[in-house]
Amino acid sequence: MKLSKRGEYGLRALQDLAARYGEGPVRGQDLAERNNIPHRFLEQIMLILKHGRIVRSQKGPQGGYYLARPPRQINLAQVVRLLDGPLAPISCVSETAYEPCGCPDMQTCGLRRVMQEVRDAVAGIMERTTLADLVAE
Amino acid sequence: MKLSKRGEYGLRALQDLAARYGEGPVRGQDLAERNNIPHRFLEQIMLILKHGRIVRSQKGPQGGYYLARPPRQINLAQVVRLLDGPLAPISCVSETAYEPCGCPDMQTCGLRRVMQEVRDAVAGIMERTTLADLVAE
DNA sequence: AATTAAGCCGACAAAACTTGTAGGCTTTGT
DNA sequence: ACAAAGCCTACAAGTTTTGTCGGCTTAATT
Repeated sequence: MKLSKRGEYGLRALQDLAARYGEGPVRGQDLAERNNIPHRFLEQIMLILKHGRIVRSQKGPQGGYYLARPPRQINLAQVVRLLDGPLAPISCVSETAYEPCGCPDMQTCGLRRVMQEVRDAVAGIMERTTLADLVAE
Repeated sequence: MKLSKRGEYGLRALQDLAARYGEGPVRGQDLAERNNIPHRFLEQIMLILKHGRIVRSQKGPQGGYYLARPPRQINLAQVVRLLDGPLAPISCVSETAYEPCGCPDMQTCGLRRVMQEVRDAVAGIMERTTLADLVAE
C-alpha cells in the first residue's frame, strides 16, 4: 500500500510550486534542495509531470517549472495516477486499469468487496484534495 | 498503492479457510487449486501466516492448515501488515514503522496531513473487517 | 554574437522487490 | 514401513525502483 519515492517527491515538488503559484518559474535545483530530493531524479519526475500537463516549464536562465493550472484545479489523484499508476489495491477493482482476478466467483468474492471499499476511500480522499488544500494553513 | 500477489494470495487462502472453519485442516494443495495460486508459492505464504500466528498447521497425511482463531477475531490489517508491510503510504505517517520524512517542516506539511488521512481510512477499513466479514453473504 | 543557465531526452545501472521453483528434511497417519 | 503432508533454505528470473550520466536544446544576459 505504499507510495513510491517518485510519487512522494513529485507531490512534494508540486506542493512547493503551489505555495509559490503566480511568482513565476521555480528552478528545479531550488525545488530539489528545499525538499531534499536528488536533483537529477527530480528532473525526470518533473518531465513526467510536464508531459502529463500538470506543470509547464520555461527553459534558459531564470527558467524553471510552474503549475499548468491554479492549485485548486489539480487534485492528488491525477498526480498519483500519473506517477504511481492506479489507486486500486488489486486490479479487479480498478477504475482506470481493470483486469479480472483469479477468484472463483467475482460476484460473491468478499475480498473484492473490501478492496473496492478501500479503493473508493483512497480515491475519494485523493480526488477531493487539491494542491491548494496542501498549502492551506 | 498496490497489494502484492503475496498479500492477495494470502487473503484468498484465508478467506477459503474461514469458509471452512471448524471442518479440520485444509490441504495446501486444495487451497492452491481452488484459488488459482501456485502451490509452492502458497506454501511459503502459509508459512509466514503460521509464524505470524494467523493459522496453525497439521503435518502428515490428512494434514493441512486451519485458522488459529475464529474468523471474527482475525482482521485484514493484521494479515496485510504481515504479508505486505505497513499500511501507510509514506513512512512518516506509519503507526507500525514510523520514520521521519524529508519535508522541511513536519508540523505544517500538508502532504503529511493528507497521507495521514489516507492511512487512517485504509487502516480503519482493514481493522474493522474480519475474515468473517469476507465470508458473510 | 557569445556565454551561460536552465530544462529535455535517452541510456544506463545498481539495488530491491516480486514471484515464483527446487531440493531435501521432518512429522504423522495408516 | 510407507506415504502424505507441511517446513525450511536457497536460488533465480523478471520487474520496479531509485537514481546517475552525457549530451542536446532553448533562451536570457552581456
